[in-house]
Amino acid sequence: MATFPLLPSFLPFIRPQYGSTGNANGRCHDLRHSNAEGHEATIRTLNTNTTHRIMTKSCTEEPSMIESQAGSANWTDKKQKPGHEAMRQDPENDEEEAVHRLEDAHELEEEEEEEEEEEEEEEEGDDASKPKRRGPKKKKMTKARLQRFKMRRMKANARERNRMHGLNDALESLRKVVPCYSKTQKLSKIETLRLAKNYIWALSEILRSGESPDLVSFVQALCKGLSQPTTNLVAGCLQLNPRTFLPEQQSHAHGASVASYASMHPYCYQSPGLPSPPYGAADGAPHHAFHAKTAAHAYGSTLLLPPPPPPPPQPPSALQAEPFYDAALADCAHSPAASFDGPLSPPLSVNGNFSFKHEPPSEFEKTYHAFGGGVQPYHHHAPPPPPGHHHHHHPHHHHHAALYDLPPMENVVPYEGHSHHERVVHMNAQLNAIFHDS
DNA sequence: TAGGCCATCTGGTCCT
DNA sequence: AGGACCAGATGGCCTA
Repeated sequence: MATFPLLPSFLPFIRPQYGSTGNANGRCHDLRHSNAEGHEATIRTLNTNTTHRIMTKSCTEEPSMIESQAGSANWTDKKQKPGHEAMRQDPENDEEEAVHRLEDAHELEEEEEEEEEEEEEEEEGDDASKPKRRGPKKKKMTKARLQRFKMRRMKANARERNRMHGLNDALESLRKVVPCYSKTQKLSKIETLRLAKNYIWALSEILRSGESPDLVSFVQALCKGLSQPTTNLVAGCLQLNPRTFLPEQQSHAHGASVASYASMHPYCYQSPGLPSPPYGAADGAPHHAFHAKTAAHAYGSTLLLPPPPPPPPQPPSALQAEPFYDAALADCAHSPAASFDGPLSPPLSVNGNFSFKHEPPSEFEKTYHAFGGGVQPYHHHAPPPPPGHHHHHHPHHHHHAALYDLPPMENVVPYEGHSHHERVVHMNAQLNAIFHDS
């Protein structure tokens, strides 16, 4: 059985190279978020929603309020901005608008202060003929009060929007550090969280045991609790037929190491009897098969980083496939040219702060261990690349090459002779060295 | 057309 | 008082 040198060296490799449109659930985020049509649609959505709600809700707002509140969805033209950023309201404009409206409201307030008092007096007079109402006096919604209320609501809405945008940004960051990241085929929020949880668990398990699991076990761990489409997606990322790592469909692949399995199954195939999965698998996404061939077959059992593939010709209607380099490397690159917000975690964030507190094994853990028969000692070296293989060091991705094409670690001390703590510290040091290789 | 996913609005609650 | 957080509601988009 081929062994695997160091699990983290293949983890980034499992990032996708597919080019199908839509996300794991069949949606196409980028079509929806990046093009002008989607932008317009979003604007329409927002305005329609807001207007509709205001029109239908039993609130005492005046028609002018309705207009103005619907208008508060003051989307500025963000067609220049790529991606879902285009959907967002410009914070500056938003604030500006809010301030402007606040000023207006303040003026209105001052103008109508007297009017308000008069109205209240009138109210008192009316009450004389009717039974007195108990409890807190319900303030009449004057124009000024209405305006203040509206302003508060608008500001709260803006804050809430920003808050959710921040949340989405964080989620996007998370997408980038879990397997299967693609700008064009995003995991849904819930699936991202699930996959991240599984990923963290799997990695911490690797750290804890100091062993590299076989690919099947690893994928199973990653896909625990994920939807079928996402499972297919992850399988596509890993050039696996989903059938081979579904617990109830265990097959010959059980126990194979990551490397050996990849060499055994250079092509992503689809069993004839298996319904074609909606997304991600070979039948539906030829990119996967292509990728599987180039990655696993051409590079054999070493799972070395293939050279950046030329951009495949795409029909105009199709979304551009997200090249592996663009998706995974450019965003995670240490290259200063890489554009991402803030320092992005390395593909594997190993900072020694993992909690190794062991709870009773969950179903998830049981499954993980159940299929972990083929784990390989952590310190094993990668087998040499196949004859004729030339490792390409792309100039722009020099730093990352080290992530995938690990040099033999001459100074690696076998883990058997170390305590768990020592192993963890040692592993962290190695990983840090790998990730910060320059 | 149903269901999944999403963005947004909204009112309530808690905290500073 | 104002902001953060939350959950419910709503309606659009997309795919099967």
